[in-house]
Amino acid sequence: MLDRAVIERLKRGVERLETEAELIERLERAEATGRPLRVKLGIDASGPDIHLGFAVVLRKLRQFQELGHTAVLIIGDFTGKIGDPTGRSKTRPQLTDEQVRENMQRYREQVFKILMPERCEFRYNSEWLDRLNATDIVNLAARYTVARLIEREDFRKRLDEGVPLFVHELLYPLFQGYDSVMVQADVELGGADQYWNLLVGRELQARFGQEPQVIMTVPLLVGTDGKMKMSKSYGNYVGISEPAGEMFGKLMSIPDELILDYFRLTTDKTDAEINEYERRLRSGENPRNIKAELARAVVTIYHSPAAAEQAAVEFDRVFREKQTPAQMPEFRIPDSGISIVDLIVQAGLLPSKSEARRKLQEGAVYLDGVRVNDPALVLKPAAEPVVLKVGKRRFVRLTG
RNA sequence: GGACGGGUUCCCGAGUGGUUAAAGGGGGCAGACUGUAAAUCUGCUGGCGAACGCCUACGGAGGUUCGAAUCCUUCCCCGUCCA
Repeated sequence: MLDRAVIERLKRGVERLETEAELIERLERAEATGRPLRVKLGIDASGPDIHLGFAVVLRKLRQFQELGHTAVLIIGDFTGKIGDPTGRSKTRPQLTDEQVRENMQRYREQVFKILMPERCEFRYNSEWLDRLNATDIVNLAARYTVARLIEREDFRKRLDEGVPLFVHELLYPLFQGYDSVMVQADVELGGADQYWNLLVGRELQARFGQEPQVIMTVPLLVGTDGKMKMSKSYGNYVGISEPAGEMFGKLMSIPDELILDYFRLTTDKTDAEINEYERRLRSGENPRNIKAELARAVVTIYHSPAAAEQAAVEFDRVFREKQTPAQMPEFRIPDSGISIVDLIVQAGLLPSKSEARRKLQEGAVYLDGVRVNDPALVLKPAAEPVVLKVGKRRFVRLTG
Protein backbone atom coordinates (compact mmCIF):
# COMPACT_ATOMS: atom_id res chain seq x y z
CA MET A 1 0.00 0.00 0.00
CA LEU A 2 1.18 3.44 -0.93
CA ASP A 3 2.37 5.70 1.83
CA ARG A 4 -0.07 8.53 2.36
CA ALA A 5 2.84 10.90 2.93
CA VAL A 6 4.04 10.33 -0.61
CA ILE A 7 0.75 11.53 -2.04
CA GLU A 8 0.66 14.49 0.29
CA ARG A 9 4.13 15.54 -0.77
CA LEU A 10 3.28 15.29 -4.46
CA LYS A 11 0.09 17.23 -3.95
CA ARG A 12 1.79 20.01 -2.05
CA GLY A 13 1.82 23.25 -3.99
CA VAL A 14 -0.23 21.75 -6.78
CA GLU A 15 -3.05 23.84 -8.14
CA ARG A 16 -5.03 21.26 -10.10
CA LEU A 17 -4.78 17.51 -10.19
CA GLU A 18 -6.86 15.41 -12.58
CA THR A 19 -7.37 13.06 -10.94
CA GLU A 20 -6.03 12.13 -7.56
CA ALA A 21 -7.57 8.68 -7.69
CA GLU A 22 -5.85 7.94 -10.99
CA LEU A 23 -2.56 9.20 -9.68
CA ILE A 24 -2.74 6.92 -6.65
CA GLU A 25 -3.66 4.01 -8.85
CA ARG A 26 -0.70 4.58 -11.14
CA LEU A 27 1.74 5.07 -8.31
CA GLU A 28 0.60 1.84 -6.72
CA ARG A 29 0.86 -0.02 -9.98
CA ALA A 30 4.35 1.33 -10.54
CA GLU A 31 5.33 0.20 -7.12
CA ALA A 32 3.86 -3.25 -7.68
CA THR A 33 5.30 -3.82 -11.12
CA GLY A 34 8.57 -1.97 -10.68
CA ARG A 35 7.90 0.00 -13.83
CA PRO A 36 8.55 3.70 -13.22
CA LEU A 37 5.98 6.25 -14.33
CA ARG A 38 6.73 8.42 -17.32
CA VAL A 39 6.23 11.99 -16.22
CA LYS A 40 6.10 14.43 -19.09
CA LEU A 41 7.04 18.07 -19.05
CA GLY A 42 7.09 20.31 -22.10
CA ILE A 43 9.97 22.72 -22.50
CA ASP A 44 9.70 25.97 -24.36
CA ALA A 45 12.75 26.26 -26.56
CA SER A 46 12.35 29.95 -27.28
CA GLY A 47 15.09 31.12 -24.94
CA PRO A 48 18.13 29.67 -23.26
CA ASP A 49 17.32 30.69 -19.70
CA ILE A 50 15.39 28.81 -17.09
CA HIS A 51 13.77 31.10 -14.57
CA LEU A 52 12.33 30.67 -11.11
CA GLY A 53 8.81 30.41 -12.49
CA PHE A 54 9.65 27.37 -14.54
CA ALA A 55 11.71 26.02 -11.68
CA VAL A 56 8.48 25.59 -9.73
CA VAL A 57 7.33 22.82 -12.02
CA LEU A 58 10.83 21.41 -12.44
CA ARG A 59 11.04 21.01 -8.69
CA LYS A 60 7.78 19.12 -8.74
CA LEU A 61 9.19 16.89 -11.44
CA ARG A 62 12.24 16.28 -9.29
CA GLN A 63 9.97 14.88 -6.59
CA PHE A 64 8.75 12.25 -8.99
CA GLN A 65 12.32 11.39 -9.85
CA GLU A 66 13.14 10.97 -6.19
CA LEU A 67 10.41 8.34 -6.08
CA GLY A 68 12.15 6.52 -8.90
CA HIS A 69 10.08 7.77 -11.81
CA THR A 70 11.30 8.99 -15.17
CA ALA A 71 11.20 12.60 -16.28
CA VAL A 72 10.33 12.83 -19.94
CA LEU A 73 11.28 16.26 -21.18
CA ILE A 74 9.74 17.23 -24.45
CA ILE A 75 11.71 19.84 -26.27
CA GLY A 76 9.23 21.66 -28.40
CA ASP A 77 11.50 22.26 -31.34
CA PHE A 78 8.72 21.59 -33.79
CA THR A 79 6.02 23.49 -31.94
CA GLY A 80 8.57 26.13 -31.08
CA LYS A 81 8.94 26.79 -34.73
CA ILE A 82 5.20 27.28 -34.96
CA GLY A 83 5.04 29.61 -31.98
CA ASP A 84 3.08 28.99 -28.81
CA PRO A 85 0.01 31.20 -28.55
CA THR A 86 -0.48 30.51 -24.84
CA GLY A 87 -1.48 33.59 -22.92
CA ARG A 88 -0.33 35.89 -25.64
CA SER A 89 -2.49 38.31 -27.50
CA LYS A 90 -0.13 38.20 -30.45
CA THR A 91 1.58 35.63 -32.56
CA ARG A 92 4.97 34.61 -31.27
CA PRO A 93 8.05 34.83 -33.41
CA GLN A 94 8.98 31.58 -35.02
CA LEU A 95 12.33 29.94 -34.33
CA THR A 96 14.83 28.33 -36.62
CA ASP A 97 16.31 24.87 -36.05
CA GLU A 98 19.60 26.53 -35.36
CA GLN A 99 18.26 28.70 -32.56
CA VAL A 100 16.47 25.78 -30.96
CA ARG A 101 19.61 23.63 -30.86
CA GLU A 102 21.68 26.41 -29.39
CA ASN A 103 19.12 27.14 -26.73
CA MET A 104 18.86 23.50 -25.77
CA GLN A 105 22.55 23.15 -25.20
CA ARG A 106 22.43 25.68 -22.41
CA TYR A 107 19.07 24.48 -21.27
CA ARG A 108 20.30 21.00 -20.43
CA GLU A 109 23.01 22.28 -18.13
CA GLN A 110 20.51 24.40 -16.27
CA VAL A 111 17.90 21.71 -15.97
CA PHE A 112 20.38 19.54 -14.11
CA LYS A 113 20.64 22.12 -11.39
CA ILE A 114 17.25 20.77 -10.40
CA LEU A 115 16.68 17.39 -12.02
CA MET A 116 18.53 14.09 -11.61
CA PRO A 117 20.26 13.51 -14.95
CA GLU A 118 20.10 9.72 -14.71
CA ARG A 119 16.31 9.75 -14.62
CA CYS A 120 15.79 12.13 -17.50
CA GLU A 121 14.73 11.36 -21.01
CA PHE A 122 15.04 14.19 -23.53
CA ARG A 123 12.94 14.03 -26.65
CA TYR A 124 12.66 16.50 -29.48
CA ASN A 125 9.08 16.48 -30.68
CA SER A 126 10.19 17.06 -34.26
CA GLU A 127 11.24 13.41 -34.04
CA TRP A 128 7.65 12.39 -34.69
CA LEU A 129 5.94 15.59 -35.73
CA ASP A 130 8.24 16.17 -38.70
CA ARG A 131 7.21 12.79 -40.01
CA LEU A 132 3.49 13.44 -40.07
CA ASN A 133 2.09 13.75 -43.56
CA ALA A 134 -1.14 15.40 -44.59
CA THR A 135 -3.08 12.22 -44.00
CA ASP A 136 -1.70 11.89 -40.49
CA ILE A 137 -2.47 15.48 -39.69
CA VAL A 138 -6.03 15.22 -40.92
CA ASN A 139 -6.37 12.02 -38.94
CA LEU A 140 -5.16 13.81 -35.83
CA ALA A 141 -7.35 16.85 -36.46
CA ALA A 142 -10.36 14.59 -36.86
CA ARG A 143 -10.11 13.59 -33.23
CA TYR A 144 -10.89 17.00 -31.81
CA THR A 145 -13.51 19.63 -32.54
CA VAL A 146 -13.15 23.30 -33.35
CA ALA A 147 -15.62 24.14 -30.62
CA ARG A 148 -13.35 22.46 -28.07
CA LEU A 149 -10.31 24.22 -29.44
CA ILE A 150 -11.72 27.71 -29.34
CA GLU A 151 -13.00 27.19 -25.84
CA ARG A 152 -9.59 28.26 -24.74
CA GLU A 153 -9.75 31.70 -23.21
CA ASP A 154 -7.00 33.41 -25.15
CA PHE A 155 -8.29 32.05 -28.48
CA ARG A 156 -11.79 33.14 -27.60
CA LYS A 157 -10.55 36.58 -26.66
CA ARG A 158 -8.58 37.09 -29.82
CA LEU A 159 -11.53 36.02 -31.90
CA ASP A 160 -13.83 38.39 -30.04
CA GLU A 161 -11.41 41.28 -30.24
CA GLY A 162 -10.66 40.80 -33.89
CA VAL A 163 -7.01 40.00 -33.23
CA PRO A 164 -5.51 37.64 -35.81
CA LEU A 165 -5.67 33.97 -34.93
CA PHE A 166 -3.97 31.73 -37.44
CA VAL A 167 -4.84 28.17 -38.26
CA HIS A 168 -1.42 26.86 -37.30
CA GLU A 169 -1.89 28.24 -33.82
CA LEU A 170 -5.05 26.22 -33.51
CA LEU A 171 -3.09 23.13 -34.44
CA TYR A 172 -0.50 23.65 -31.77
CA PRO A 173 -2.45 22.23 -28.82
CA LEU A 174 -3.21 19.18 -30.93
CA PHE A 175 0.44 18.55 -31.59
CA GLN A 176 1.33 19.11 -27.98
CA GLY A 177 -1.31 16.60 -27.02
CA TYR A 178 0.00 14.21 -29.61
CA ASP A 179 3.37 14.35 -27.87
CA SER A 180 1.73 12.73 -24.87
CA VAL A 181 0.46 9.95 -27.09
CA MET A 182 3.90 9.38 -28.60
CA VAL A 183 5.81 9.25 -25.33
CA GLN A 184 3.00 7.40 -23.58
CA ALA A 185 2.97 9.78 -20.68
CA ASP A 186 1.51 8.58 -17.39
CA VAL A 187 1.52 12.03 -15.87
CA GLU A 188 2.01 15.47 -17.37
CA LEU A 189 3.07 18.49 -15.39
CA GLY A 190 2.74 22.13 -16.32
CA GLY A 191 2.11 25.65 -15.13
CA ALA A 192 -1.44 26.76 -14.45
CA ASP A 193 -1.62 28.34 -17.90
CA GLN A 194 -1.00 24.93 -19.43
CA TYR A 195 -4.03 23.28 -17.86
CA TRP A 196 -6.12 23.42 -20.98
CA ASN A 197 -3.29 22.11 -23.15
CA LEU A 198 -2.69 19.21 -20.80
CA LEU A 199 -6.33 18.31 -20.98
CA VAL A 200 -6.10 18.08 -24.75
CA GLY A 201 -3.27 15.58 -24.35
CA ARG A 202 -5.34 13.59 -21.92
CA GLU A 203 -8.26 13.39 -24.29
CA LEU A 204 -6.18 12.61 -27.34
CA GLN A 205 -4.52 9.74 -25.54
CA ALA A 206 -7.94 8.31 -24.79
CA ARG A 207 -8.95 8.63 -28.42
CA PHE A 208 -5.78 6.89 -29.48
CA GLY A 209 -6.65 4.03 -27.17
CA GLN A 210 -4.24 4.86 -24.38
CA GLU A 211 -4.89 5.27 -20.71
CA PRO A 212 -5.25 9.05 -20.31
CA GLN A 213 -2.46 10.84 -18.50
CA VAL A 214 -2.89 12.31 -15.06
CA ILE A 215 -2.39 16.03 -15.15
CA MET A 216 -0.94 18.27 -12.49
CA THR A 217 -0.52 22.01 -12.66
CA VAL A 218 1.41 24.29 -10.34
CA PRO A 219 0.61 27.96 -9.74
CA LEU A 220 2.22 30.58 -11.91
CA LEU A 221 4.89 32.64 -10.25
CA VAL A 222 4.36 36.37 -10.63
CA GLY A 223 7.40 38.15 -12.06
CA THR A 224 9.60 40.72 -10.36
CA ASP A 225 7.34 43.46 -11.69
CA GLY A 226 4.60 42.13 -9.46
CA LYS A 227 2.11 42.22 -12.28
CA MET A 228 2.52 39.59 -14.94
CA LYS A 229 3.53 35.98 -14.73
CA MET A 230 7.26 35.45 -14.76
CA SER A 231 8.32 35.08 -18.34
CA LYS A 232 11.29 35.52 -20.58
CA SER A 233 9.34 37.68 -22.95
CA TYR A 234 8.20 40.10 -20.25
CA GLY A 235 11.73 40.60 -18.95
CA ASN A 236 10.52 40.19 -15.39
CA TYR A 237 12.34 37.02 -14.57
CA VAL A 238 15.07 35.73 -12.32
CA GLY A 239 17.18 33.18 -14.15
CA ILE A 240 18.42 30.20 -12.16
CA SER A 241 21.87 30.59 -13.69
CA GLU A 242 22.29 34.24 -12.93
CA PRO A 243 25.17 35.36 -10.75
CA ALA A 244 24.36 35.29 -7.04
CA GLY A 245 24.44 39.06 -6.65
CA GLU A 246 22.12 39.63 -9.56
CA MET A 247 19.72 36.99 -8.31
CA PHE A 248 19.72 38.46 -4.83
CA GLY A 249 19.08 41.96 -6.12
CA LYS A 250 16.24 40.94 -8.37
CA LEU A 251 14.58 39.13 -5.50
CA MET A 252 14.92 42.24 -3.34
CA SER A 253 13.08 44.16 -6.03
CA ILE A 254 9.90 42.15 -5.91
CA PRO A 255 6.95 43.96 -4.34
CA ASP A 256 6.62 43.23 -0.63
CA GLU A 257 3.23 41.58 -1.11
CA LEU A 258 4.84 38.80 -3.09
CA ILE A 259 7.23 37.65 -0.38
CA LEU A 260 5.10 34.80 0.94
CA ASP A 261 4.19 33.52 -2.50
CA TYR A 262 7.83 33.40 -3.39
CA PHE A 263 8.66 31.48 -0.23
CA ARG A 264 5.97 28.98 -1.07
CA LEU A 265 6.83 28.50 -4.71
CA THR A 266 10.56 28.93 -4.95
CA THR A 267 12.02 27.60 -1.71
CA ASP A 268 11.87 24.43 0.35
CA LYS A 269 10.47 26.20 3.39
CA THR A 270 7.85 24.20 5.26
CA ASP A 271 4.36 25.44 5.94
CA ALA A 272 5.33 26.07 9.55
CA GLU A 273 8.26 28.21 8.52
CA ILE A 274 6.16 30.16 6.07
CA ASN A 275 3.53 30.76 8.73
CA GLU A 276 6.25 32.20 10.90
CA TYR A 277 7.30 34.60 8.15
CA GLU A 278 3.72 35.61 7.74
CA ARG A 279 3.43 36.26 11.46
CA ARG A 280 6.55 38.42 11.40
CA LEU A 281 5.26 40.44 8.46
CA ARG A 282 1.98 41.01 10.23
CA SER A 283 3.70 42.06 13.42
CA GLY A 284 5.10 45.01 11.55
CA GLU A 285 8.62 43.79 11.11
CA ASN A 286 10.41 45.44 8.23
CA PRO A 287 9.55 43.43 5.12
CA ARG A 288 13.02 44.19 3.84
CA ASN A 289 14.53 41.76 6.35
CA ILE A 290 12.18 38.99 5.45
CA LYS A 291 12.71 39.60 1.77
CA ALA A 292 16.43 39.37 2.36
CA GLU A 293 15.91 35.97 3.97
CA LEU A 294 13.94 34.92 0.92
CA ALA A 295 16.68 36.10 -1.39
CA ARG A 296 19.24 34.24 0.68
CA ALA A 297 17.21 31.03 0.62
CA VAL A 298 16.85 31.12 -3.14
CA VAL A 299 20.48 31.99 -3.83
CA THR A 300 21.47 29.13 -1.55
CA ILE A 301 19.52 26.68 -3.68
CA TYR A 302 21.15 27.67 -6.96
CA HIS A 303 24.57 28.72 -5.69
CA SER A 304 25.64 28.04 -2.11
CA PRO A 305 25.10 29.31 1.41
CA ALA A 306 28.43 31.12 1.19
CA ALA A 307 27.46 32.84 -2.06
CA ALA A 308 24.14 33.84 -0.51
CA GLU A 309 25.87 35.30 2.52
CA GLN A 310 28.23 37.24 0.32
CA ALA A 311 25.42 38.54 -1.88
CA ALA A 312 23.53 39.72 1.20
CA VAL A 313 26.54 41.56 2.57
CA GLU A 314 27.25 43.11 -0.78
CA PHE A 315 23.65 44.21 -1.18
CA ASP A 316 23.66 45.99 2.17
CA ARG A 317 26.96 47.56 1.36
CA VAL A 318 25.86 49.00 -1.97
CA PHE A 319 22.21 49.84 -1.42
CA ARG A 320 21.94 50.44 2.27
CA GLU A 321 25.26 52.03 3.04
CA LYS A 322 25.63 53.42 -0.47
CA GLN A 323 29.17 52.22 -0.77
CA THR A 324 30.83 50.90 -3.85
CA PRO A 325 30.63 47.21 -4.72
CA ALA A 326 33.58 44.98 -3.96
CA GLN A 327 33.86 43.96 -7.58
CA MET A 328 33.26 46.17 -10.57
CA PRO A 329 34.36 46.33 -14.16
CA GLU A 330 37.33 48.51 -15.00
CA PHE A 331 37.78 51.04 -17.75
CA ARG A 332 41.07 52.56 -18.76
CA ILE A 333 41.04 56.26 -19.52
CA PRO A 334 43.06 57.01 -22.65
CA ASP A 335 46.08 59.26 -22.19
CA SER A 336 44.47 61.90 -24.37
CA GLY A 337 41.57 62.10 -21.95
CA ILE A 338 37.89 61.44 -22.61
CA SER A 339 34.67 63.39 -22.18
CA ILE A 340 32.35 62.20 -19.47
CA VAL A 341 29.64 61.56 -22.05
CA ASP A 342 31.82 59.38 -24.26
CA LEU A 343 33.15 57.62 -21.21
CA ILE A 344 29.70 56.60 -19.99
CA VAL A 345 28.82 55.16 -23.38
CA GLN A 346 32.15 53.46 -24.03
CA ALA A 347 32.20 51.88 -20.59
CA GLY A 348 28.81 50.42 -21.47
CA LEU A 349 26.91 52.16 -18.67
CA LEU A 350 24.33 53.70 -20.98
CA PRO A 351 23.39 53.00 -24.60
CA SER A 352 23.69 56.45 -26.16
CA LYS A 353 25.29 59.83 -25.67
CA SER A 354 21.92 61.55 -25.59
CA GLU A 355 20.90 59.27 -22.79
CA ALA A 356 24.17 60.02 -21.00
CA ARG A 357 23.52 63.76 -21.25
CA ARG A 358 20.07 63.31 -19.87
CA LYS A 359 21.29 61.30 -16.93
CA LEU A 360 23.92 63.93 -16.22
CA GLN A 361 21.18 66.50 -16.12
CA GLU A 362 19.04 64.33 -13.86
CA GLY A 363 21.85 64.14 -11.36
CA ALA A 364 22.37 60.42 -11.76
CA VAL A 365 26.10 60.52 -12.36
CA TYR A 366 28.72 60.43 -9.62
CA LEU A 367 32.50 60.40 -9.59
CA ASP A 368 33.82 59.05 -6.31
CA GLY A 369 30.52 59.89 -4.69
CA VAL A 370 30.40 63.47 -5.95
CA ARG A 371 27.55 64.35 -8.28
CA VAL A 372 28.62 65.52 -11.73
CA ASN A 373 26.36 67.67 -13.91
CA ASP A 374 28.67 69.11 -16.54
CA PRO A 375 28.41 67.28 -19.87
CA ALA A 376 31.52 69.08 -21.09
CA LEU A 377 33.68 67.56 -18.38
CA VAL A 378 36.78 65.83 -19.72
CA LEU A 379 38.61 63.22 -17.66
CA LYS A 380 42.34 62.62 -17.77
CA PRO A 381 44.10 59.54 -16.51
CA ALA A 382 44.81 59.87 -12.79
CA ALA A 383 47.20 58.13 -10.47
CA GLU A 384 44.41 56.88 -8.23
CA PRO A 385 41.47 54.88 -9.62
CA VAL A 386 38.16 56.73 -9.55
CA VAL A 387 34.73 55.16 -9.29
CA LEU A 388 32.13 56.27 -11.80
CA LYS A 389 28.54 55.58 -10.83
CA VAL A 390 25.45 55.99 -13.00
CA GLY A 391 22.13 55.50 -11.26
CA LYS A 392 21.87 53.18 -8.31
CA ARG A 393 23.53 50.12 -9.63
CA ARG A 394 25.93 50.82 -12.45
CA PHE A 395 29.54 51.17 -11.43
CA VAL A 396 32.82 51.21 -13.22
CA ARG A 397 36.35 51.67 -11.86
CA LEU A 398 38.38 54.11 -13.92
CA THR A 399 42.07 53.50 -14.15
CA GLY A 400 44.82 55.59 -15.65
C1' G B 1 -14.26 37.71 -55.25
C1' G B 2 -17.06 42.30 -53.18
C1' A B 3 -18.14 46.27 -49.51
C1' C B 4 -16.39 48.70 -45.34
C1' G B 5 -12.73 49.59 -41.45
C1' G B 6 -7.61 49.50 -40.10
C1' G B 7 -1.65 49.28 -40.21
C1' U B 8 1.62 55.43 -35.73
C1' U B 9 7.49 55.84 -31.77
C1' C B 10 9.59 49.62 -26.94
C1' C B 11 3.91 48.20 -26.30
C1' C B 12 -1.21 50.03 -26.36
C1' G B 13 -3.28 54.20 -28.49
C1' A B 14 -4.57 59.76 -30.06
C1' G B 15 -3.53 62.64 -34.18
C1' U B 16 -6.60 63.76 -40.80
C1' G B 17 -1.62 69.50 -44.53
C1' G B 18 2.55 73.48 -40.95
C1' U B 19 2.45 75.27 -33.82
C1' U B 20 4.20 67.03 -34.34
C1' A B 21 10.05 63.60 -32.23
C1' A B 22 4.12 63.22 -32.63
C1' A B 23 -1.48 63.70 -26.90
C1' G B 24 -2.58 59.95 -23.18
C1' G B 25 -1.56 55.32 -20.85
C1' G B 26 1.82 51.19 -20.03
C1' G B 27 6.76 49.74 -19.66
C1' G B 28 11.75 51.40 -18.79
C1' C B 29 15.26 54.72 -16.56
C1' A B 30 16.45 58.61 -13.03
C1' G B 31 15.72 61.83 -8.76
C1' A B 32 13.45 62.57 -3.94
C1' C B 33 11.97 59.85 0.05
C1' U B 34 12.66 55.24 2.50
C1' G B 35 13.40 50.09 6.51
C1' U B 36 14.47 47.51 0.36
C1' A B 37 16.69 47.36 -6.57
C1' A B 38 9.13 47.41 -2.08
C1' A B 39 5.53 51.36 -1.83
C1' U B 40 4.79 56.67 -2.82
C1' C B 41 5.82 61.36 -5.32
C1' U B 42 8.39 63.98 -9.36
C1' G B 43 11.07 64.12 -13.87
C1' C B 44 12.97 61.95 -18.28
C1' U B 45 12.18 58.50 -22.16
C1' G B 46 14.87 58.33 -31.18
C1' G B 47 20.10 59.53 -32.65
C1' C B 48 24.31 63.04 -33.41
C1' G B 49 25.99 67.82 -31.58
C1' A B 50 28.75 72.52 -26.50
C1' A B 51 24.95 75.04 -29.18
C1' C B 52 21.39 77.86 -33.40
C1' G B 53 20.66 72.96 -35.36
C1' C B 54 20.91 68.49 -38.27
C1' C B 55 19.40 63.40 -39.26
C1' U B 56 15.96 59.24 -38.63
C1' A B 57 10.65 57.81 -37.60
C1' C B 58 4.01 57.25 -38.53
C1' G B 59 3.13 49.30 -43.39
C1' G B 60 6.38 49.50 -48.62
C1' A B 61 7.26 52.30 -53.15
C1' G B 62 6.17 56.55 -55.95
C1' G B 63 3.67 61.44 -56.39
C1' U B 64 1.16 66.45 -55.17
C1' U B 65 2.83 70.67 -52.11
C1' C B 66 7.01 75.98 -50.00
C1' G B 67 5.65 72.07 -46.34
C1' A B 68 2.65 65.31 -45.44
C1' A B 69 1.76 60.61 -40.24
C1' U B 70 -2.05 63.64 -42.40
C1' C B 71 -3.87 64.53 -49.71
C1' C B 72 -3.23 61.24 -54.45
C1' U B 73 -1.51 56.51 -56.98
C1' U B 74 0.01 51.68 -56.34
C1' C B 75 1.55 47.41 -53.69
C1' C B 76 1.68 44.44 -49.11
C1' C B 77 -0.65 42.99 -44.51
C1' C B 78 -4.85 42.59 -40.71
C1' G B 79 -10.11 42.67 -39.29
C1' U B 80 -15.62 42.75 -39.97
C1' C B 81 -19.63 41.55 -43.01
C1' C B 82 -21.35 39.50 -47.69
C1' A B 83 -20.39 35.59 -51.42
